[in-house]
This record gives sequence, structure tokens and C-alpha cells, in this order.
Amino acid sequence: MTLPHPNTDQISLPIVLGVLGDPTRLAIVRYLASKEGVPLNCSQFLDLGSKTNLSYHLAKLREAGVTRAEVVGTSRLITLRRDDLDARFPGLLDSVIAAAGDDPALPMVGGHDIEVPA
Amino acid sequence: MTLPHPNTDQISLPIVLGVLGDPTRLAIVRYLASKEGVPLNCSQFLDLGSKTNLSYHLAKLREAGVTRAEVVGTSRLITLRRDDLDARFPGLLDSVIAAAGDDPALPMVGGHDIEVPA
DNA sequence: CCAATTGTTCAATAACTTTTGAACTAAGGA
DNA sequence: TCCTTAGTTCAAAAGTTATTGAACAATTGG
Repeated sequence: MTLPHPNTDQISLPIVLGVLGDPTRLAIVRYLASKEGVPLNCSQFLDLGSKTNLSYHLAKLREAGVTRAEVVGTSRLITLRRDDLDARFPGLLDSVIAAAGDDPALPMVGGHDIEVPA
Repeated sequence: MTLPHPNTDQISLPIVLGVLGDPTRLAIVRYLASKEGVPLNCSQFLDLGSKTNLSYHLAKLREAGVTRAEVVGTSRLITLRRDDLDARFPGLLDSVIAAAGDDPALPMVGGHDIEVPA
């Protein structure tokens, strides 16, 4: 019950860049980065699209080697493959996340820019 | 007789990533980076595709804000927009070029890996 | 002026990507 | 067991991107 992931040396630069060149997927990666260490499941991204559509985008990210999905019960716990990406393409993920960090054109997972508690 | 270019603040991260997510265009950018300072014209990329096809890919790069094309006579002198990209997305171009630098899966402009003089 | 060089544009086609809804599987709880 | 939850798969439709060849424009040199 494990999903297919490329190993580190199979991660391809053009494929990673192509996969990140989609606003929905970039928003997923930005959100994963903002919660690094906390594994998220698919339903936490439902702001970004339908269940089916997210399944598609999350599969693209996984197949490109950007994310890892671990099957736990009926959930898939999704994490960024930061170590593998840093090893393969040093600095790339950080610069992408920094650039995405303040892009108002990207969709938001929370539906708003900033968490504003009372 | 000037071609349309986005200004710096109009350069979009997902569009840049999407445009770089193509092996031909990544090879163009890698070659431009390897000859930085030297403006190149389109015909120097003919190893990578037909004249028509290169016109298409070079237009994509220019419209995304990755390259600048200056019209000089019948030529277009093409350069990387390094300053603009660095200002907008610090570190991104460098990490992409470094990652592309040794990717044997990318097409080569010279048709060979390394310049081997006598 | 004529021809060559450089590159663009256009229309067609092929190939791929995204999005959708309906049907499905698999695990977990009552 | 039955129902719910979580997510996938499939097929269709819609949209986008890449590639090609033929025709075109603009500049340069003879």
C-alpha cells in the first residue's frame, strides 16, 4: 500500500519546474512549506479545488518527486521532500518558496492572506 | 521595432517556472548563462530545433520575462534578464542554472558535452 | 534593384493537461 | 454489518502547448 515515488536521483529538473509552474500546485507547496514538519492530508487543501482535482495535482507533485505521500489508514500524509530536493537542486526549493511567499496572485489555502486572531 | 517585454514587477513566478519546465527552453537558458555578457542571436540555437520552433520558444522566454531581445538589423540579440530575475526572485535563476548545469538529459547547444580543443 | 540572411506569422495538427462527475476501493467506527 | 470518511480511477470534455511547413517582412550586401 505504498504509492510510487521517484528516488532522489530520478528527480528531473524540467519536470519539477513544470510541475511547480501551476498556481494550484505552487499554492500546495507553499502551504506545505509553511507547515513544515506537520504532515497534512489531502482534505486540508480543499480550498484549492475539488477532491478529484486535488488528487490529480497531488499525484503530479508526488510523481515529480516534490512531495511524499505516506498511506496511513484512509489518509495520505503529505510532506515536502525537502532533503531530497535540496540534495538534488541546492537552493531551488528555498528560492521558489521565498518567491511564492508573498505572491498575491497565488490561491490561498486559508482563503485569506494572514491569520488574524481576535 | 521593439518587441514586447513585461516589466520587472509583471514577471510571474508560475509563468517563469512553467516556461523553464521545458527541456528546450532550459537548454536555451543554460547556454545563455554560459555565455553571459555575450548577446546571442536565434540562429545560434538551431541545434535545439527548427527556426520556427525556436522563434516560438524564444518568444515564450521573452514574454515570461526570462530573456530580453533587442532588434539589431535582421537579428535579435538575446540576453538573460538576470538583474530583473534576481531582483524579483532572489536566488532562483542561480539555482536553476546550477541544477541544469550538469543535466545530461537536457539538449546541448554544441551537440556535445564539453568543448574539447585539440 | 536583386538576392540572401534573419527571423516572424499563420494555419493545421498532434499531443498533452486540466477539470469534471460518477463510480469505485479501503479503512474505521457505531 | 452498515455507514461514513478519505481518497482514487475512469472517461469525457475543454483547453493549452508544441511542432511543422509555407508564406511573409525587413535588413543587408552585391
